[in-house]
Amino acid sequence: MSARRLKPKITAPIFAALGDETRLRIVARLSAGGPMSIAHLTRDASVTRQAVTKHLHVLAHAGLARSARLGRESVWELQPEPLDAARRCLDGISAQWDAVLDRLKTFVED
Amino acid sequence: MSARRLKPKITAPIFAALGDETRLRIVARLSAGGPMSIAHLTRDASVTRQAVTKHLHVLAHAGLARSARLGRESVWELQPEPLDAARRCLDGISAQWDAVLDRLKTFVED
DNA sequence: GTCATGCGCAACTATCCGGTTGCCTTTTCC
DNA sequence: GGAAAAGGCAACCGGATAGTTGCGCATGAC
Repeated sequence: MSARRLKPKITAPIFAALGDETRLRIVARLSAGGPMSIAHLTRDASVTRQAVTKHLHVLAHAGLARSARLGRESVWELQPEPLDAARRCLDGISAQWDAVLDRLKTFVED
Repeated sequence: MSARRLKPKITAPIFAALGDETRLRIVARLSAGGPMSIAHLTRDASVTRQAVTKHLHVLAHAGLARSARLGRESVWELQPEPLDAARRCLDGISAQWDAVLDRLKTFVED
């Protein structure tokens, strides 16, 4: 099992996008409430609307979110594929680590 | 199902630690090869030993890795709990998002 | 004893990043 | 038509961060 299957170059930007507290809160709100506008996201966000906008663009650049203009507001929704990629990456790491622990254990018992 | 269960304040630093390509490579190597020294990690790391050391300390600060001095070398190993926390966070987001999609679908069909 | 290896510490640099303020355009509502 | 709401664009700031180089200290090999 090669570490190449984890594709760090692809998944690292996804983790980086999730690695900010404000941004992770936005992702959580979008996942819980469904698609919503920037103003609605800003309502209880503790930061400015422009900050929220920047975070949304970061998420979009990582493929995690997507926007559509609807009248005068822009509605943002989550994109599930990158989330799945991140999950697969973590699963791979855990699996490899478990395998290593097993090997070490049997080696010691040997 | 509340978004509070995702605990962004706790999990965001973990994602941030995984959000650097060099660091994610280190995690992948540790998970695939088991505990190893800094020099061994540096061998094919494309950056300096000091850079690797800094990254390891970042991982340690996020609870993802742990070191033990063994003679003149310091051996680093992965810590699985934060990885599991990150996985649970992603699972929660995906589950919430799926639930929202279901609600929207039945709403449209209604 | 001596030399190479492994590592930590400190200083320095360049860049990125999160957040703000200010201003302007578009759309809705009355 | 005019006020207000939603949002884009740009400039700016302070702090974090990824990386380097240089040096000194222990430990293991011979």
